[in-house]
Amino acid sequence: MLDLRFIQDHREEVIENIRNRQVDTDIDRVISLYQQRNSLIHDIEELRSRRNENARAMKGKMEPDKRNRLIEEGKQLKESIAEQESVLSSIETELNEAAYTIPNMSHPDAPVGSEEGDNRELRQWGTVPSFNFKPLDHVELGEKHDLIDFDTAARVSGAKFYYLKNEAALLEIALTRYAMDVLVSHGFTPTVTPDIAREDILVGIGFNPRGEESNIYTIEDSDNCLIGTAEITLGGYHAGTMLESGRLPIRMAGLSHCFRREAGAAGKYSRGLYRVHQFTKVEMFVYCMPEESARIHEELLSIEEEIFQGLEVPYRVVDTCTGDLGGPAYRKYDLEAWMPGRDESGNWGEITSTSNTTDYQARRLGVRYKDADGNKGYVHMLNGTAIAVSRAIIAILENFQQADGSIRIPSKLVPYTGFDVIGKSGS
RNA sequence: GGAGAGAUGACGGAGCUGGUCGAACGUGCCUGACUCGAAAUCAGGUGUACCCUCCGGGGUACCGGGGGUUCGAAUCCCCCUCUCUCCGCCA
Repeated sequence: MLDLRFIQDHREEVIENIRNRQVDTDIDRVISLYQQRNSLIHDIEELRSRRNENARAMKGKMEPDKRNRLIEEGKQLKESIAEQESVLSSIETELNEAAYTIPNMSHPDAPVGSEEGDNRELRQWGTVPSFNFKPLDHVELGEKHDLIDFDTAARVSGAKFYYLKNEAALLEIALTRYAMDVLVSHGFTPTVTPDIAREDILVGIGFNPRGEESNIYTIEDSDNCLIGTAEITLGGYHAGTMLESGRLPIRMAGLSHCFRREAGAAGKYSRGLYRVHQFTKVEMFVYCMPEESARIHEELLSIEEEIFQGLEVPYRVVDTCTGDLGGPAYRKYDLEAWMPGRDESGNWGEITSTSNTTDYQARRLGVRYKDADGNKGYVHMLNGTAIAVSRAIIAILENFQQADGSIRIPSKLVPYTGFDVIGKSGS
């Protein structure tokens, strides 16, 4: 969430940002609730001060008359405090909910726009393959080589689940280990995170665990959710703590499963592995000092590029427009891989995403820093995808299919897979 | 899953027959004295957040979290979470 005083003092800027982000929210209500809250707190503190004074006055021995008078006064104070407190608590609930709908501010260079077409392409890498045969999409390739089984998964688990089999199963393991090795070489701490997190952590990160439009599975009779990304468990790792600035930046590489409800997400781009209920992902997460976050954001992007260059997958880099940023991101870059099976003759499809959330998540999660001079503030938090396995598999299968129907494995990955081709010699 | 014990400041650890408790004592840390310097010793200081301020200071909250009892709660009651020990089960 944004700092409430910032919202109050920078009303015009926040309003413009909300407009750029295509969010429908009432900032004046937030400001008014904030001011009501502050004045109530002031009144309550004054009443409490009088209550404490009253209690102190009653410590020693005294005549029953005087004592009874003080007790009477104390009772009245207690009553009015309770009254005011209940008003305060309902105002704070409203304020919290209202403030939550205000998105982070946006980087001045982020393209202003409302839909995917307004995203700005920064550059392309690699060569989009041209085939002298009719390329198959990953669903067909998966079936042909007995790699992916959607039908059985549908019976056992439901739609949009899948079994990875044979080389595809090994490919998942190879991809995660490959990504981990790259991250370790960049100073990240390899981490396997829980796949479940508490609701308040989800909310702190900026996810909405409840409601119709939620993409999150919640666990019945608990305040637990299946995580949609390790961003949740990595960002929650230091929730409610004060980090010495000397320890920053903290870089974590988290391996987890990701679960997404994807309710109502059917459509042409939901075929196959592209949009599924469960997938495996290696996520980068960084806690840093505010002045470092812009630089580290570029660093995360370059690591994502390194990973996909190593995989020889052609991609383009996109600077996400304001309307597509989501609540917490100040700026967001996506890598879109070339997917030959997409649309009639191939198209770009998102494979990674890296966000600088500045202090937006840190404020609600209570992650602060203290520097050598004792100055304190909220850390900046960043996240980025190293490998989302299901989508990486799409890119590999579709880009590296060959005229004989086999699929080449990029050489950097071969040490991890143990094979350099899928489906050679008519298998 | 069953039985029990516990959660206090940077750490250890009192308090827990309700008021003198933001909290003893010890360690650590900071400042000063002693010293050529250090160690040891001695003296003083040392939490966080928010609010007000005539900038001297003043107020409120915080003893795992939430609720209750009371004029007054770290202290009493209830619920939750977590940790530890024992038993059961299991990878």
